[in-house]
Amino acid sequence: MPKPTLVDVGREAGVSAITVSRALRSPEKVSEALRAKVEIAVKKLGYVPNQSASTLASNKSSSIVVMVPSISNNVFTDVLGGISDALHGSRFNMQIGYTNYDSQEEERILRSFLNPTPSGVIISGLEQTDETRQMLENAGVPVVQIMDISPKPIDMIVGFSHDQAAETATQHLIDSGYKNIGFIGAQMDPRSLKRLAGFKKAISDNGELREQCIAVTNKPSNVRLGATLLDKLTSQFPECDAVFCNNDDLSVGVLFECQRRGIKVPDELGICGFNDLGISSETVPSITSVTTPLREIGRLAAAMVIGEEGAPSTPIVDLSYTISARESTKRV
Amino acid sequence: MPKPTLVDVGREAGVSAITVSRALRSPEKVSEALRAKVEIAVKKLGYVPNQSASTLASNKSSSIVVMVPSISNNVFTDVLGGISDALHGSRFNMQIGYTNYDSQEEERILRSFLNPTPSGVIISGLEQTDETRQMLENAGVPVVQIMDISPKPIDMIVGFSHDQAAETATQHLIDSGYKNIGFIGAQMDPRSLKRLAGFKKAISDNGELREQCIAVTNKPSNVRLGATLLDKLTSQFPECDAVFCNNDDLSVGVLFECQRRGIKVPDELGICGFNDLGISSETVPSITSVTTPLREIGRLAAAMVIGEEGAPSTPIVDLSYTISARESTKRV
DNA sequence: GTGAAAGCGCTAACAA
DNA sequence: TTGTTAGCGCTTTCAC
Repeated sequence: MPKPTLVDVGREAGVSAITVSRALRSPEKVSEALRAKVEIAVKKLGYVPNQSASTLASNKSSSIVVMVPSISNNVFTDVLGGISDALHGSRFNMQIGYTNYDSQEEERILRSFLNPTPSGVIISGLEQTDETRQMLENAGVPVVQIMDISPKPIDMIVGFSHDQAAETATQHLIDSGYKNIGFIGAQMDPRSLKRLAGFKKAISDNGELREQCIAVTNKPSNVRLGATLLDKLTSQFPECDAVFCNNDDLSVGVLFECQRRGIKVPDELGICGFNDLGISSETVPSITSVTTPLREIGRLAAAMVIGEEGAPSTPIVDLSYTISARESTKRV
Repeated sequence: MPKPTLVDVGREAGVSAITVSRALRSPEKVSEALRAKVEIAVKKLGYVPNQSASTLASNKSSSIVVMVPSISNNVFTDVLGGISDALHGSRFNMQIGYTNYDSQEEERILRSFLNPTPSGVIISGLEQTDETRQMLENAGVPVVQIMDISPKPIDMIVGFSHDQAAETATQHLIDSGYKNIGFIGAQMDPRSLKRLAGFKKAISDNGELREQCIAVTNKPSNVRLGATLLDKLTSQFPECDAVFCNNDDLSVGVLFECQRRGIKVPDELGICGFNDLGISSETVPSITSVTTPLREIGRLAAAMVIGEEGAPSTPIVDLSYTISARESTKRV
């Protein structure tokens, strides 16, 4: 028995194929009676729409395009998990593009993903090229930027302020009694630079900012790099008594390096990480981190882009963050 | 200017549309001269094939379907990364299905992914339902099972032996002088059960296996669970002097719990993990683990499924594993 | 609110 | 080896 088509469903329901199509994708354009008949016929025949035919005829696909910098960074697997959750059971599927933190690559990939026109685009960060923004506007699809926040999104945006988060975290270190606070960062993408700016602001507001308190690299982040950067930091800034790390890989690496070198945490060195990826709360001592709503960002972005009920009514959603204060900054 | 179609390219090259189609997808069926002409015309017009039309006409898509148990488990993000690498630049794209460690769910998802017929299927493990195996055979697509090894794959297979890996790791603990070795496991899927079997074999071969040396749960693995299971293990098996952990989340969690309780690693307790996910080598002390070729499994599976040059010529590829011996099992 | 006709761009099957 | 013909299943457009 071949797969039933719209024509088969129409025959079963006593209507034409096009009416079935309408009943399925824009029920409000069809009378109540017909809708019911069609629904029964669909169930009876086990009809499943053919996406290719639909896409070919309309030049619109049912994909939600998701552009993220990296597959291996747990930050984005969390976000993707949230999107996946929200799309589950809907008629949309997700198509993922990995930009490797490169706007040009992002533009290239997106160009290829924009044909046929997807049902929506979720894209990380604010730093799209002019070309990319133009393509997105021309495509006329809903676009949700994620991870960051801005008063002037391309279309919609959901995220939080990295400057503020870093500033609050740094202030937490200051409030905990640390006097000489350093910054450790890897993969210095625009959001990382904002965290650095927030750090600098908090330090400047409470005294003098010295350049030697910053140790950063553009390499991808990992645990070992935390150790390496701590070495760098303590040699250029020996009086350092606390570090704010760009992310949790680094903060964990810093803690391990302290254990190796016999540096007492939190007494001799306070540590604060970023994103709170799950291990920070388990280490000994546990590490203070900035808890960010990664999964929720994904979920909301998906809801906004498909215009689901329950989606926020405003195009700008600032989800904020919380400081999870733990042992690594609890000076006695 | 509208997007060029096969007809446009054909006109430019002075041939028919179908010839262009053939020149593009099976060059060997077309004369050398024509192929060159077509190639020039394609470049000149910037022709890009329309996937939907192709899929609709042939009922075959250019997707490689990848079925994995979980999005959040780093084991699978590594594998996916390998597949993504291998597919990059080819004409194939990947379509990912998350089964949540459930064969019925796997069957359900796969059924929906098999229409239109994909170009290939990569599927985790050996434990497909009969229905699933049947569907896969009927579909007539190349199938590569991954993560495990078996003499009788559905079609092709690339992985390693979990029993042997666990047996070797346990033997390493025995050789390191540990006498009372326990097993800690979470997410006891079939591969985990094989690791447990390998553990039991090594223990039995060297003395007597006692049931109380095993502490497992079916909950998803995480760092905290390592601590919880260590508690369970040491209360039911107080003489325990080493643990083999199902995976690295748990082994890290065990180490942290030892630090909390003042248990000296490796002297009072030896620890060995599984998969070597990157943090094991960084902890203090560093943790011995079984290094498994996750990325390589992904790369090879993709190469095999698309029949790429450079793919192994045999349908069964055992990639093996290595024991990365570190401080956590180096008893003085 | 509903339907008929005309493709979307490609490939299978057959013909030359 | 190359071309012709006839759809794939759906949506668009336009008519009623």
